[in-house]
Amino acid sequence: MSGNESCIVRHFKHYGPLSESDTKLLQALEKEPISGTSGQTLWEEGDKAGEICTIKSGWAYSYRNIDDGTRQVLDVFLPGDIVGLREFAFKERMSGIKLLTDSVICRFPHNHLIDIFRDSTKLTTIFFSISARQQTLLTERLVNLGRRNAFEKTAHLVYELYMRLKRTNPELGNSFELPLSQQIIADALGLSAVHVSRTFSELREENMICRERNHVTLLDIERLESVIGFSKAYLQEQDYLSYVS
Amino acid sequence: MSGNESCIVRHFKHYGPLSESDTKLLQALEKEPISGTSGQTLWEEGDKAGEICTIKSGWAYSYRNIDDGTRQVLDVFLPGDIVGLREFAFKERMSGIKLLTDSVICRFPHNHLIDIFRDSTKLTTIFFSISARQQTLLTERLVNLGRRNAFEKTAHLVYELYMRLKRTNPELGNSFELPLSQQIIADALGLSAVHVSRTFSELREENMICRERNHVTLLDIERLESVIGFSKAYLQEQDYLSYVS
DNA sequence: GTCCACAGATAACATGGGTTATGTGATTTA
DNA sequence: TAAATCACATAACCCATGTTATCTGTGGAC
Repeated sequence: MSGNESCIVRHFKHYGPLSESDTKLLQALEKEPISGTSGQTLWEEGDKAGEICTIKSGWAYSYRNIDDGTRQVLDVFLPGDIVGLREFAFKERMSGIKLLTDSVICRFPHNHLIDIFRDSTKLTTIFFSISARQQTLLTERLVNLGRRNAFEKTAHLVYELYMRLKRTNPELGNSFELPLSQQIIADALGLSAVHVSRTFSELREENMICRERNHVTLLDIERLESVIGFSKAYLQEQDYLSYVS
Repeated sequence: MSGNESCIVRHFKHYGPLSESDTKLLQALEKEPISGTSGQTLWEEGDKAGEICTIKSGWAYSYRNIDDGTRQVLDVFLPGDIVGLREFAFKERMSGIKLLTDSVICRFPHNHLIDIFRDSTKLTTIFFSISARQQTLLTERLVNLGRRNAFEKTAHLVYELYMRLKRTNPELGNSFELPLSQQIIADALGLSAVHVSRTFSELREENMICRERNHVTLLDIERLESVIGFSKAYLQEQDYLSYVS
């Protein structure tokens, strides 16, 4: 397990070194991995909520269906991400989850999370940081939906995913697989699929982003950053673990 | 202190009964209250982040300034709310905070939060629930910005605030003080102030919401709920405290 | 290899909401 | 009391994005 380190452990180590016992506690998060196929529904809005999941491999997204037949995509989840944290306080799922690729998922009941709160201040602090970080991503998306036009929205979405991939894969170049259809991108950005198509054409004409099939290349990262008003602030993460241990 | 129960303790008791010692730990959150006046800036984007705040009394809002001179309002905070939780994982503030009314605020350093993680599984669970609940509110706003028109957006904002007030003030009628200018509402909904004005005119014509000065009256709550596709799901909160204690 | 389903591109047209401008009443300042 | 400021209402005009429709290319099923 040490050579082929678990995805969740790698994710947590991003926040600082872990002790033997913390690593063991954490590895319990990845017991009984189950695999799913692209398009599969993990759960739907209104289902009973009693567990969180870690994504060992693959991509997924969460969404809310709207009465008028449209839907809003709320998050896109990448390998190593934790899914379902925000329903910790609720009895029902507030949003559905579907897989974007074939994936491996590990389920973990809320009660075990509380056991971790009791047993490890360090892991608790990290879980709390992860929840805070998810909030920060959501507020960033709020800005995206509220105050940017289609061009900026689309650039931002691609760039956000790029940065998140790079966080766990520092060696990532300027090009990656993006298993999102234009319809899903539209549902994430509050746009129509037609306009997303127009916008990607424009991004290519401007030599900023080239998307073909499920593969994107960032052609001019500096200009991307200036278009979306990127600030490096939300990379400045805190390190409390020295205080904790 | 027991007759005039602290706001934060009342907020936490919403999640279940607290022991003597937990109540004491919690009351430390409201030491050294400082008062501020309407319009005052508590902190700005980029300031050093090292504490959370509880709002003992008054209203506030958080916002991000956008390069083009506009801004996005991210949250509106009510008495009893906790502010700044999402920067727990970061060194800098991701958004500014301003007071909407004269208020009383209590500051609480992040280190103390970690002390609570170590000392009380119950309070930790509640803090985690609050963070999760804040995430849920954010996703609800994401839906609002992404997939609703101006009429629905405005109805939703007013209704959300109404429900949140009612959560801590169950006796609240169908009318309350709303210290938000149309400009701030516009910045929260991704609209222009002019269109917010148009929309409130429409809401009044439809006999759904009447807003005059800083006072709103909900004229037809049922129709409001149907317009925004309200589901009671996000009131179905979980109760883990029996498991914890 | 043929057929089918689906993702995507593009075009023509419609519209919700932005922008700019002007007016009004309420509140504050002098 | 006069002047200045502010929050809001309303109207005219415009544009970004939605809607509907058609066409193309690709990959899967058989």
